[in-house]
This record gives sequence, structure tokens and C-alpha cells, in this order.
Amino acid sequence: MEKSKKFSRNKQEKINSIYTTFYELLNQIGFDKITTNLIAEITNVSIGTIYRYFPDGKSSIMKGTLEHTSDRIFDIEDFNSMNESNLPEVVGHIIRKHLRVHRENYQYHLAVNQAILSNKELFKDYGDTINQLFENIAKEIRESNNFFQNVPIKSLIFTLSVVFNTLEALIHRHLFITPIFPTDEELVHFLKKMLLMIIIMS
Amino acid sequence: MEKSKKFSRNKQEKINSIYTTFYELLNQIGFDKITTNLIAEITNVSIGTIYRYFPDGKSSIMKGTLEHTSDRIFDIEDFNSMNESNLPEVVGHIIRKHLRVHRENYQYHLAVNQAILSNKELFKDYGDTINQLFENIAKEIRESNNFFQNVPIKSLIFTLSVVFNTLEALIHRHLFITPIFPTDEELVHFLKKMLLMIIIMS
Amino acid sequence: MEKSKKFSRNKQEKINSIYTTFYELLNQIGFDKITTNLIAEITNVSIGTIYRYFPDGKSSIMKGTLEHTSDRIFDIEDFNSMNESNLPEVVGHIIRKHLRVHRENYQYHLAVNQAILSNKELFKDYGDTINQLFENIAKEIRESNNFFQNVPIKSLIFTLSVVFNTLEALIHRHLFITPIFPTDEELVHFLKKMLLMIIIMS
Amino acid sequence: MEKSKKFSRNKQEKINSIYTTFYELLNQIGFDKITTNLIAEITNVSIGTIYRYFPDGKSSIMKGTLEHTSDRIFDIEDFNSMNESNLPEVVGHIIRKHLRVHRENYQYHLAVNQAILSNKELFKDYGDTINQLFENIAKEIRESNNFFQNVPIKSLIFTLSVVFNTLEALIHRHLFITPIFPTDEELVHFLKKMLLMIIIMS
DNA sequence: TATGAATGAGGTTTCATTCAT
DNA sequence: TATGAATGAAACCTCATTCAT
Repeated sequence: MEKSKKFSRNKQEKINSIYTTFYELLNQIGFDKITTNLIAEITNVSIGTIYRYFPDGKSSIMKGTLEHTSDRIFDIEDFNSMNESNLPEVVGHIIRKHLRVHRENYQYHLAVNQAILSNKELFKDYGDTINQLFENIAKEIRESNNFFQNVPIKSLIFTLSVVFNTLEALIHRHLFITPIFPTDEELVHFLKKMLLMIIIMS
Repeated sequence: MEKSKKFSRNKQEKINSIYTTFYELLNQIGFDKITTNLIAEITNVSIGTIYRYFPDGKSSIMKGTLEHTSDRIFDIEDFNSMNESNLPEVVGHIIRKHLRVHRENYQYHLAVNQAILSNKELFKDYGDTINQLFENIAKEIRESNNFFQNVPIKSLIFTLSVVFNTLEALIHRHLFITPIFPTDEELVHFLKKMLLMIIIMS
Repeated sequence: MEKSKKFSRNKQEKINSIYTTFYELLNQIGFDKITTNLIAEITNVSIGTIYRYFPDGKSSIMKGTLEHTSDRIFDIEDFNSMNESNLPEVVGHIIRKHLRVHRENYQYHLAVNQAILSNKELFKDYGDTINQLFENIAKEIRESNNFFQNVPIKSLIFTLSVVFNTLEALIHRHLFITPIFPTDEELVHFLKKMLLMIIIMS
Repeated sequence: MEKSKKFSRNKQEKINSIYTTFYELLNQIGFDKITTNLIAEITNVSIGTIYRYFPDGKSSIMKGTLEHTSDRIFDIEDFNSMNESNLPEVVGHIIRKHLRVHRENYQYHLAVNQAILSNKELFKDYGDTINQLFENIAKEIRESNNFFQNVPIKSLIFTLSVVFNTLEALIHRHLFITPIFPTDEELVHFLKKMLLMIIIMS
């Protein structure tokens, strides 16, 4: 009954299902093979509608997806509970979590990387979003955690960024290019040492 | 009749110039914008011929290029001269060289990464080639350099591999995803500390 | 509630602003690039409303604009002041004015010509309007100007029509197809001679 | 038998049939309604082939057609036989011929005008072609016809051009916009007077 | 009566690949 | 073997028009 209507009006619903379809397609066939027509067909939305909400087509949707799906990169709680004694433990936890998230959304993260490589533009805003996130985390952990109080805020943000980039870079290579260590646990062990060193040295 | 004959090259010559053209085009316009017709035109070889030697077109050529151009990842000489006292210096040299090579062949390395992500198959042989290279380097430097003589060969290979992967991972992220440090020199400085740590700790 | 009500106009007001928008758009971007959606957006009227008043969309609006904007082709005053001695002067004035109006509304006149060529139907009424105009002018100038009193009315109308057509034809070609003379002033000079000849010979 | 071949190779034949199809379509449905797909379908040539020979699609074909069909605008013979005594006769002949050609290819000339108005670019080269033609005619008639010998060549070219433009402008208006005279013969009579005047006055 | 979200036919163009010569 | 003209599927995107609200 609902279905027989030719024009169904529910803007947000449509946008969401476009995102959902896109996300699923990323996992199923990868960024390169996705076309606007395919998205339209699967979402059961007309191409016109897709271009109404995403004027640049595929790349607009990818851009939106990056922000929309913007997975919790770091949970602030992890940092808040951090202190001198549990530092290694917390860092280990963060690494493990990060690795797990990437494994669980393997195809998605692969596709995001593909998308970034084929269109750096896409990543511009995402980069800003992440930097914003670092600033927020830095502020919060300095407030709630006296362990970080005498670290200058700028320095804290920068350290966070280097840690994050190192983490991402090595996990990316390990998962998508070639395994750096025979087991994930060895990678975690290695990363723990590296990241602690970065934190301590800065 | 003999005179009017066009300058005709033999099979291998043609294949080589296809590779050359392809490599140059990668750096000039990037993987996405290369078309088989363009390769044919520039190489002065017919499309038919291209498909004769590379039945899958562009991706065959990319695959071949990966093996063909397999750039000297590490120069063995760099390692041979290495000893306890000049270790930091040599590592710094290697990092700088690696970074420079990637910057100078930006599009090529970008394309290689794209190719790997979209077709892991392609990377299989390349991975083996690299592992082979590590073994060779390990053997050679143990022979020529008493600094490494009491390190077990397996351990040496493994350390080389971790160092290389870390180096590649961070340079890749710095160049293709987002700059990790404001300047290349800061990245080099950071990498130097990291890699030395890895070497020392192993 | 009353307060939040948008400023709403009545039917005729809307139609008029659609015409105005259309006319401005013609001169700004040309007929081809105008879309119904754009008209709606700029006029601040919904597309639905546009289709309510102009069931055939763009071409309806063009048709209406032709009648609505029916620019003063000839100012009767110009003729009224005409006499044997100032004939060349007045003719020159009319030509210059005509040319200026076309230059100033280049895109509009271009669009009108395009519209006529692709849909002669559209021009039917316009043609009648113009003929009516000639009759009116002929009558008026005969009444107010004894210079034309002994010319038979039919003949006067016909002469007016030939003059007008010649004028339009040459200005049209000069502006829209290819410049007939290097400068506008040379065209005016040429047209003056031609039109005077036509007038004298008839 | 011939038909069963999937790939038939006859470059020039294909180009010619594209022109033929285009010309016929101009007469049948007009420039605006022609699409590359339609041309391809009717000509029985793939779209790819069309774009191989006409890289800008429709407008390339129109451009080519303009040059290809470039109807004999003036027959040089008409001018060669011209002298002081038969001038009116020859001019009349040229006008009648011109008018007849336009009547016989009404739709084509209409379409050309439409095309020019919607894309002036198209006309650029055509304009040059015509100017070239005037130069050639001017040279030839000065050589073969002592009637024109003491007219400066520049002046002759210019007069030809003004005559041609006036002729075209009025015929265009008479045929495509609104009849200037009740009968063609009256138009011819009028044009004859006008053109002779232009020739004499210059 | 007014709105504007939604539609989708229809146009343009590209390029990997085939195949007649 | 080599050639390159020819193919056509498939991508992109626009915009006139419809219709649920």
C-alpha cells in the first residue's frame, strides 16, 4: 500500500538509506565499483534525488559518509582514567580497540583508504574534524586528569596527533598491505612500546 | 619498399617502451587518467599490440611495472658501511633517501598503493620479492660487517622487515594521507629515533 | 501565526515577477541556460506555481514575455515631428535608437529570434501585434503630420512595414550573425541611405 | 552477407553518411531535436565512431556540415559575364537563384540559422570561409571583366560583402521570420533596386 | 491554491576491448 | 604478427515535469 505511492516524501529517511546503501556497497564491492546508478537502484531512490542531496554524486556521498560514520576514533573515557601507573595498560587498551575496530570493518576502512588515495580533496574536511577532536580530547584530559596538567596544551595536541598517526599508519600497513608481525598481539606489543616512547619523549 | 618500412622494434623492445611510457604517465597524470589508448599512442605501438602482450590491459601493465621497476628499496652499500658508531648517521641517510625517492616519484608510489588496495593479488609477488631482498641484505651485511655478526640471521631479517615496514607506513601516511609533521626534516628526525629504537631493542 | 506568514502575493503579482525574472535571466545567461527551477528560485515562487500559470513551462513564459515585454518598436513621437526637411535626421535617430535597444538587450533579442525560429507558432500573435502597430502609427502620423497627408494610407502602412523589416533584418544580421560593417556608425550611415531610398521610392 | 560483419571499415564512407544523416535530420526535425544517439542509430554507426571523427559531438558535426555542404553561395560565372549593360539582369539572376536555393533547402537553412544563434562559435570558421570566397571572386572578376578593373580590390571585396549580407539578411527575414512582400517576385524586384544602389554608390 | 521533494527519461561522453585487414 | 578503426556498455549528470502534502 505504502509502496504503490510513486512519490514518497521523507527527505532524511532517504539520505540515511543512501548512506546505508553506500556503506554496505563499500563493504561488498569497494569504492571503485560503486556507481551513482547502482546506489539509486538499491536504495530505491531516483538518481535525481541522489543528485539533489549530493550534488557531486559519489564523491559527495563518500565525503558525507566519512563524517557520518566518523567512528569514535578515541574514547575520551579511556584517557580520563589514565595516570602515571596505568599508562601502559591504557595505551595497550586503546591500541587493541583500534585494531579490533579496523578488523571488524575491514572493507569499510579499506574503501576509505582507496577513496582518499583516489581523491585527496575528500579528506580535507575529515582532517579538520580529526584535528578538532584532538583539541577537544586534549582539553578534557587536562581538566580531568592532573597527570597531564603541566604539559602545555599545544604540545599535548601534537603528541596526540603523532601517536594517532603512527597508530593508524602501522595498523593500515599491517591490515591492508602486508602483515608486519605474525600475530596481532605482537603488533600490539610493538605499538605499545613505540607509542609509550613517543609519549614519554615528548 | 624496404625504405618505407617503419622503424620496427622487436617484442622485448616494445614491452620495455610500454613500461617506460606507463611509468612516466603514472608520474605525469596518475593511474586513473591513464588509458590504454593513450599508452599506445605515446609508445607508438598499436592498441592491438598492447593487448597482445598485456591481455588484461592497464592492470597487466601495472603488475608488470611493479616487478619491472622494482626500485632499489635499500642500497646494500648503505648497510655495508654501517657500524656501531655511524649507525644513527646511516639510518638518517637511509630515511632521507627513502623519503626523497617517494617525493620524486610521488604519483608512481601513489599508484602502487592504489593498485595494491584495489587488487591485493597483484601484490603477492611483490611481497615475495621484498622478502627475498631482506634475506639477501641480511646475509650480505653479516658477511661484510662484523657489527651484525653475532645477531642471529632470522632476527636480523625480522628487524630489517619491521624497520622497513615502519618506515614505509609512516612515509606513506605523511605523503599520501596527511602530513604527520610540518616539515620533512622533522619526520626524518622522528623516524630516526623510532628506527634506532627498533634496532636497539631487538 | 499571522506574523510568521510569508509575504504572499496575488496571482497577477506572481505572474509579473516571473516575467521580470525571465527577462532579466534572458539578458544575463541567455535562453538556453534558463531552467524552470532557476526561475522559480529567483522569483521566490514554487515550481508548482509556475506550472500552474504556465502549463508548458519555459516556452509558455517566453511566449508571454514576447507579448508582455512587447518593446516600443517605434515611438510615435519620432514620426510625429517628422517633416520634409528633418526626414534624414529623424530616420537616423530611429535607426540609432533601434540599434541601441538591440545592443542593450542583446540576449533578449537573440532569444526572441531563437524562439521564433524554433517555434513559428509563437510568432503568430506577435506578427499581428506589429501589423496593428503599423496601422496605428500610419493613422496617427497622417493626422498629426501634413507631410504624410497625401500618401494613401495603405501605401504608408506598407512602406512602414518594408522599412521596419529592412531595418530589423540588417540589424539582426549585424548583431547576431556577423558584423556587416566594422562600426555601428557605418551601419547606421548605410541604413540611413537605404531607408531614405525606400521611403522616397515608394 | 556484408551486413553480418560486425566491424566494417570504411572511414570516409562513415563520415559521409554521418553528414548525410545529419543533413536529413536537420530538414526533418531541426537542429535542437537532433541527438548524437539518434545520428548513430540512423547512420548505423556506433556512438564511439561518431566521437572519434567528431570529438565535440553534435556541434562538431554541424560545423563540418557547414563547410561540407557550403553551398555555392555565388557562382563566379554569374559575375564573369557581368558588364555595365547587363548588370541589372545579372543581379536579378543572382537574387532569384539565391532565393530559390533557400526555398528549396528551407529546413536546412532554417536549421543553420538556429545553430548559429545558439552557438556563435560554430560560425567563426564559416565566416572566414565566406570572406575567402569574396576575395577569390573579387580577384577573378577583376581579371576577367574590365568593367571592374578600375575599382580598387579592397573596395570591391567590401561591396561584395555588403551586397551579400543585405541579400542574406532580407531573404532570411522574408523566409524564416515574416514575409516582407506578398510575393517572391516583389522581393526580388525590391532587392534588385537595393543591391544595384549599393553597387553604384560604392 | 501553493509547495517543493521526487522522479526518470534522455542527453553527453569515455574507454576497454574486439576484430577486419 | 601488427594495426587501429569500430564498437557499445556504462558512466555521468540535467532538468522538465509530476504529485503527495
